[in-house]
Amino acid sequence: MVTIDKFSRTPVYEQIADGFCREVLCGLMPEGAQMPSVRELSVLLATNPNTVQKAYLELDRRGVISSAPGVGSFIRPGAAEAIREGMRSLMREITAIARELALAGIPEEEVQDCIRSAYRDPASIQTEKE
Amino acid sequence: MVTIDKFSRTPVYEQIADGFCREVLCGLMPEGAQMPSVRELSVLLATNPNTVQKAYLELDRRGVISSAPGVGSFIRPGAAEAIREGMRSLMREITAIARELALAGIPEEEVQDCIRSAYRDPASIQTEKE
DNA sequence: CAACTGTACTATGGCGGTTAGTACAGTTAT
DNA sequence: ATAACTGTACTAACCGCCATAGTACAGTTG
Repeated sequence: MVTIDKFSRTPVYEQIADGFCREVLCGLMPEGAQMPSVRELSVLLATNPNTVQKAYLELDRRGVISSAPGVGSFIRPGAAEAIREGMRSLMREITAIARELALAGIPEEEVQDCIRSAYRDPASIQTEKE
Repeated sequence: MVTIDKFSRTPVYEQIADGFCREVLCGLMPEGAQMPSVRELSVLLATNPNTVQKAYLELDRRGVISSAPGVGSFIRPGAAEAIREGMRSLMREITAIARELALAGIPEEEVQDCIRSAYRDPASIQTEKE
């Protein structure tokens, strides 16, 4: 299930969107699967319908879901591909941070180890990108 | 020189603090070097004295500078070491992002290449952690 | 028709960042 | 001592983003 960290600096609506992206990538939400309704999810997450709607809008913008009034919101065909494409920006982030670490004199091997450990144990639950 | 990206999501005062940390690591600001005065820097960066002061407070908190009324602010002995120590949090960031990429099915090799390229070309100027 | 769906809109409150202005205290040079 | 600098503290105001609340409308489904 998608969970919300009330104390995270990343907005709730982004946490929701990111959470569903993760579920799509895991196969928990296959193409064509129906999303919970805006109102329903807002109850489940103990948040506001508007916040959920904003999350869905974000997912739509990312090409992950498409919605229709009266019908519902569904995982788009090719959603996983679209998400993967969006992940490229994360690679740019990683590169930027690595440059900082390089400048700071942190040995490259240590940073590579971070990557290795992340890939060795990708299932572990983390606290979002702080 | 420290530069400000007005459109970045990272606060100006953090950009200033990060910028000086970078200069310390580069050797542009050696131990004992005097920082520009709060008012002077606020003019140079076309920002507010309060914002600069907040940046200096942050640098003090990080153990990078120490200030004295009437005298000025100076790079602390061991500043570079303190900065390097603080960099550990960036490694946690990298690990978290790498986990996302792992989950997304991005090949580990591609991410490792990001790190490698960052270390091969650490001098290139980037736009901060977006 | 009733019950659901997404969507739109306004209003409100809170928080953080920034700007603005003023003021005070300590140091340094003249 | 005076003037000109230094850091520091404080209040007030503004803005933008996020979240909440409530209402309303339109489309679909049973």
